[in-house]
Parts: sequence; C-alpha cells; structure tokens
Amino acid sequence: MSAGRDSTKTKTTIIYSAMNLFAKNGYDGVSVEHIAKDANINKAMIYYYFKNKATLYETVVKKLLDDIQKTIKNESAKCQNPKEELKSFIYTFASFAQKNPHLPSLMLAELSSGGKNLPEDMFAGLKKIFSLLNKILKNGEKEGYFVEVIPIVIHFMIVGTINLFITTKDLRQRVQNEFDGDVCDDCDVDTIARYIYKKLLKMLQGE
Amino acid sequence: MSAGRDSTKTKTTIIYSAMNLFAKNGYDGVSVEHIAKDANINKAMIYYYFKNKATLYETVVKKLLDDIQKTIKNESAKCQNPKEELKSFIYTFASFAQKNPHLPSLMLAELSSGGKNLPEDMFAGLKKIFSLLNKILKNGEKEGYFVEVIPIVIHFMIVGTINLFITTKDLRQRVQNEFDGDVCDDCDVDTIARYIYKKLLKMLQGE
Amino acid sequence: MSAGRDSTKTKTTIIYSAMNLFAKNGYDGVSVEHIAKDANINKAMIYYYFKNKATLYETVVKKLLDDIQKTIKNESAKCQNPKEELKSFIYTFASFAQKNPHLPSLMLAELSSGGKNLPEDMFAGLKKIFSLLNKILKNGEKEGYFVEVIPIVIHFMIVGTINLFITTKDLRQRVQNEFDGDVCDDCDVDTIARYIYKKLLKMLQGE
Amino acid sequence: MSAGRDSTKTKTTIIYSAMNLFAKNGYDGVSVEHIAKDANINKAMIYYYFKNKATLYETVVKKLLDDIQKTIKNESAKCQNPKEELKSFIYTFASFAQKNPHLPSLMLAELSSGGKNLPEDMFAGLKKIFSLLNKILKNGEKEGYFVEVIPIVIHFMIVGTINLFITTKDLRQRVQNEFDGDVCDDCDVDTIARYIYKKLLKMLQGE
DNA sequence: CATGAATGAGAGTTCATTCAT
DNA sequence: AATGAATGAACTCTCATTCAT
Repeated sequence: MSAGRDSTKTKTTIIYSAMNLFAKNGYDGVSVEHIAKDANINKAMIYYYFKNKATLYETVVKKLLDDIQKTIKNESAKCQNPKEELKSFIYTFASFAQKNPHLPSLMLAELSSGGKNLPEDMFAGLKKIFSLLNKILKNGEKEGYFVEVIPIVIHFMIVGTINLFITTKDLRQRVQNEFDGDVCDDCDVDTIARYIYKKLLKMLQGE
Repeated sequence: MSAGRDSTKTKTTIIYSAMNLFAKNGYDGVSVEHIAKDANINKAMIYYYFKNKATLYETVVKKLLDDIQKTIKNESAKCQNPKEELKSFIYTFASFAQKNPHLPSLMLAELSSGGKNLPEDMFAGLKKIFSLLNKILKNGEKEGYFVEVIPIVIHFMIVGTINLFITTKDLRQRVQNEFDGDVCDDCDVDTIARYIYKKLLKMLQGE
Repeated sequence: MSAGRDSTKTKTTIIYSAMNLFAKNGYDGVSVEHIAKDANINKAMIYYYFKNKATLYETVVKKLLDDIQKTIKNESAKCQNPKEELKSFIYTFASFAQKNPHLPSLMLAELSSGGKNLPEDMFAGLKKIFSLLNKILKNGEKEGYFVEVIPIVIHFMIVGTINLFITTKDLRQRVQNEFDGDVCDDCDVDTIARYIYKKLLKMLQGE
Repeated sequence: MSAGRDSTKTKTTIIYSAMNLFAKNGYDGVSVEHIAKDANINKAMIYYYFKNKATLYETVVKKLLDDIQKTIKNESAKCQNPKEELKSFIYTFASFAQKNPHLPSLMLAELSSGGKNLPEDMFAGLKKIFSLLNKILKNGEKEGYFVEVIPIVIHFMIVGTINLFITTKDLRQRVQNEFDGDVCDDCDVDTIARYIYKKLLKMLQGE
C-alpha cells in the first residue's frame, strides 16, 4: 500500500536505510532483516535489488564517497586561488560529514578493517578525494602560496581530525563536565573547520 | 593439580588472542569459538573467566588503553620541557600504535560506533590519554612555549593522523603506483612522527 | 497483439527448457526462475500457462513418456515377428534414451521417489510402455518364439540396464583407468542394445 | 533428558534419521530441520557433528554402500564355486535392498544426478561392489562355469532390475488390477532374486 | 580448572507464488 | 499475452551461551 510498486523509490529507500544503519552499527552489526524493517519493505526485496548484503554495503559506501567527491569538486570550481580552494576543501568536507554523519563512521570502519569488506572497487572513491587535495597543494606550491609538504599527511590531518570530531560528538558531550580541559562539546563544525584551516595555513606558509 | 599458575596463563592467552582478532575483524566479526581456537583452549573456559563476549572485549580495550597511557606517562617523565613532552607524546603514541596495530583499529571501531559496545567504563582510558596531552599543552602555554590552542583539536590531529596512517598502510601500498601523488607508502612511523611534530610546532609557536 | 501464435510458441519454449533442466537437476534442483531465464521469458508467464511448478513438471514427464511410447509403437509396426519386435523395442528405447538423456534421469528420479511428485496422472505413460513389451512377449510366447516369462521382470531388465548405462556414462569414463574390469566406457548405445538383445534371446528361447 | 550427552548415540541417531528421509525424499527434498525433528535433537547438533548438509548426505550414502559391500563379501566367503557366489551376490543384494529400502533410491538418485552431489569420495563404494561381481564372473569364466560376458552389463542387469523392483513396489500395487499383464505385485524379493538368478544362468552358460 | 555436548535464537539467502500494470 | 515488483515462508548455517561431567 505505502510504497507501492515504484522500483526506484524502493531501491532508494533501501539504500538510505542501509546507509543509516551501517553507519551506526557497522557492517556486521546490521542484519538484512533490520534494514528491511527500517525501510518498511519485504526482506526479499533487498535481494531483488542487490546481489547480497555485501553488495548493498558496497553500493552505499560508493554512493557516499561519490557524493562528497562531487560536492567538493563543485565547490572548488568556484574558487580563485589555492588558498581559497584549500579552505573550500576543508569546509565542504566538514559540512558534508556533518550532514551525512554516516560518512566518517563508514570511512573509519572501512579503513580500520583494512578494506576487508570492499575490495578493488571503492578505492576509486577514496583516491579521487585525495586527488583533489593533492592538486590543490601542488598548485599552491607551484604558485608560491604553500611550502612543500607531504600531501597524504595533510590529507590525514584534515580528514582524521574532522572524522574524529564528528564521531566523538556524543562522547564529548557525555564527558564535558567531568573534565577540566575543553572538549569543545558545543563547537559547531563550521567553527572547527575554520580553526583547522587557520592552523593549517600556518603549517603551509611557515618560514 | 598445580592450580593457580595455569589460571593466569590461560586468562592472559585468551586476552591476547582476543586482542589480536578483535583488532583485525572487529567485535561482530569475531566469534567466541574463533577466539577459543586461536587461544588453543576450550570455548567454555572463556565463559569461566569472562562474563560474556562483551566483557572480554571491554577487558581487551581497557588493557590496551591502559598500556599506552602508562607508556606515554613514563616517557613523559623523562622530559625537561613542554616541547620535549609533546615530541615524546607523539613519538610514543606512534610507536605504540605501530607495535600494537590493534590499537588504532579498535579505537576507530569503538569511536565510530559511538561507543555502542563498551558503555560507561572504558572512556576513562581515552580520557586519561587526552589528559596527558592537555596538561602538556596547558603547561607549554603557561610557560610561553606554545600559543593558546583548543587542546582537543590538537589531540585529534595527532591521533587521527597517526591512526589513519597505520590503518591505511596496506591500502597505500596497494595503490602506490597507480597514483601520481606521493602516498608515503614506504615511510616508517618514526619519519611520520617526526614530520607531524615538526609541523605541529609551527602551529603552536607561530605568532 | 497478434495473439495465438506466440502463445503456443512460448508454452513450448517453457516445456523444453523445463525438460532440460529438470532432467539435469531434478525437481527440487530447479527453480522456476531458472526455467524462466533459460526460456528467456518472464517468470510470471510460467504461472500463466501452468498452474504451478508441479503441474509443469507433470506436463514435461508426460510428454516425454508419450513421445517414447509413440516412437516405439511406430517402429514396432514395421516389424514382421515378435523377435524383430523385441529387438526394435530395445533398440528404440535405447536410442531414444540416448537422444533424450533426460528420460532415464527423470524416470529414475520419479520412480525412486515412489511417485511422490506426480500422482495419479503420469502412470498412464509408464503403463503404456510396459504394455507394448507385454504384448510382444505374450505374442512371442503364443507363436512359439519365446518361453513363458514374467514380463515385468524382463521389462525391468531392459529398462533398468539401459537406464543405468546412460546415467552412468560420465561416471564410467571417470573411473575407466583406475579399474581392472572393463566398464565399457567407450561402448556406444547401439552396441549395448545389440548385446542386451542377444543375451535376452538366450533367456527367452532357452530349452 | 531423552538423548542425554552421548556423543556417538546422537550422531548415530542423526545418521539414521537422515538415511531414512533422504531415501524417501531425495537430497533436496529433505530439510536439515526435518532431520533434526525426526531425530529428536537440536538442529544445531547436526552442524556440530557434520560440516554441512552435503557432508551428512555423503556420510549416509557411504555408510550404506559400505554396509552392503561388506555383507556381500561375507556371504560370498561361504560359497564353494562361482555359481554359488553369483547366486549369493544376487540374493544378498536383493535382500539387503529390501531391508534397506533406502539403498536403491539413494543409488538411483545419486547416479541419475551424474554424481553431482557426492564427488570423488563415494565412488569407492560403488566400485567395490562392482569389483566383487567382476571377480565372480571372471573366476567362473576361467573355471569353465560361465561364458565370457561384459561384466558391467551383467552388473547393471542385476542391480537395475532389483532396484526397479524395489522402488516400484508401491506403484505396482497401485496398478495391479487396472492391468492385463502380471506386474508381480505380490512377489516377494526372494522369488524375484531366484528368478533373476535362474534366467541369468541361461545367459552365462548357453553355448 | 577443564571439556564436549547441547540449545535457541537469529543470520543471510532462496523460492514458489501473486499482484498491479 | 506479458512484465517487473512484491510477499511470506522456508532453508542452510552460525553464534553466544549453558549444562553435565
């Protein structure tokens, strides 16, 4: 009654339920039945649209990586110089990660398993994202904006920091009071992005 | 016969097997039977020593966090000033993470699940580690070595970068050639630690 | 549009695909989807033409039994005396079984399940085939060609031997060398049919 | 309560339930749950004792073939000459097949699937049985009792006939009256064995 | 302390069958 | 006459956990 017989709609529903749940509980922590119930569809439909659980997972992760990569690219096109591009990269990644809290979790889960689940196919997504930053840094270097750096380290600094920031949000709020140091529990992502950008500039321009 | 001694030995064996497997495959990716086989003991013994699988997991993670925290503390005690302490923090964390490749995986897995698995009890470990860095930064600031920063962000920068570096080791080697940018596939952890420290100093000192 | 013609064609396609697959994999070993794909039609069409899977199976088996029975009858009509008729029966059954390797498999599968699958309706086919041999033997007896025998036993000898011969073809070739006795792995069906006929004559004529 | 914790007993129970059900309904026609219920044990125990359904099936078939082969061998040892041995072979096979109505069904099912289910491992059983007959025939030939024949054909005659006789028992009784020819619906297996032996002798001795 | 046997719940997956268009 | 979407039941297999010895 509800969903009817709309192929794309059903498939999309499945993907979003899966994205949601995989992000929260990881691959092994989510059952196909769980996804089906969340998507309000019959469990067998998942196998109608996807070969198996692993394929569904792969689809989800790929979509997420694809989306962010496109978003970053679009935003980057509006920039005038490497500095702006770097800023845009950080801001866009951060805001996307916040809007899709799935992403950091999935990325970390994926990476922390050594890519056990999704071989051969989704690296493309990760590589493309890194490529974008790589170009920005190299350009900036060539044009005299930045000093020479090891791009992958900068990449890990940005992504690692933001990811941890997002994934620990709940935790940080849980501990805020029992702690002397500032855990930034009420900072919003924009603030953090700005902060990271500012600090990073110092690295990239220093001496 | 000859009780007691074997007891601790068995328990230790279990913990190390569990640590190993949990790190590689995550909580849900490891079965109790799997651990028993790896530890070469009877499955029921795990339930003799640990209430259940979750408790065993908790024990493992806590031990790991405890170990690193103690190591960092010990190393820190040998230092003369905040700069040296910061250097020591980064180096120690990096080398510990490399020697226990379990740690980053477990930390990420744990955090990325929003602490779903080990509630209430293991945060202590994470907090202690952060506390160490917090003190270093605050001291450095008070003594004029560092400018004022948001400690948790610096913490995430260090930990996030190193963790990603370690967990992506295999992946980076897999892609090294098909890529234009340097993915640092043959850098060792020390090199990276030194690099991170150097770059961080710029942040913390720059006017 | 242009109904009617396609109708029969589709139905026929289904039957042949089903025959092929049922023979190779047995009733439970074949899915309706499998048949649909093989026949290159939509799965639901099978339910348009046949009440359900069991009915389709029944149709297939009946057709096969009907075909062979008609073939035997036709060939028999060309014969002059019971001896020739017996020879024709054996040769025809053997060559039909070889051309339709489905038949023996299906017969055996059907019989070995105690007729669980097709109740009440397909025995007719089996009975008709046996009737043909029965008449030959009775005639031969009356006309002094053969001694009196129990027809059903002779029937089982012929059918059982040929069926085993055909169904074990692959197996016999697999073991040919590791075996001292001759497993007749390169005999063709005609040779065997002739041999069976010759040996059977001895039984039917002896003293 | 009932079965208790007796390993061998449980395993045996499983095997016999499986033998029974597989014979009646074939491999695909029996569910693991079905077997568990019939054996009055927990479904998971089947996987405790057997790798999977296929392995259980294999075990069952192998046991059956082993049993009959040993029985035939034992009986054969009591005989004085090839003629007696042949008689013994036929009688023993027939009576075993009757007492274990599973055997013919399983053999046929197995063969008719081209050995799809049990590769590489159970042929041994089939080969051993054939070897026994092979020796009898060769000996008989050497000692002047029998003429030269193709052993595998004789083997198929015996086994094929008896198998069909047993598997069609129900069917033959269902049709007895609606039929002119004698379908031997009330013959017992001994009668048939004797008959087959008698007829076979004619083949093997006739000049 | 230690073991093998046992359990019940649930996981992923497939299937025959039906519905809506 | 034909199609793709949908369903619910069943199936194989695994797992965390407990019992009996």
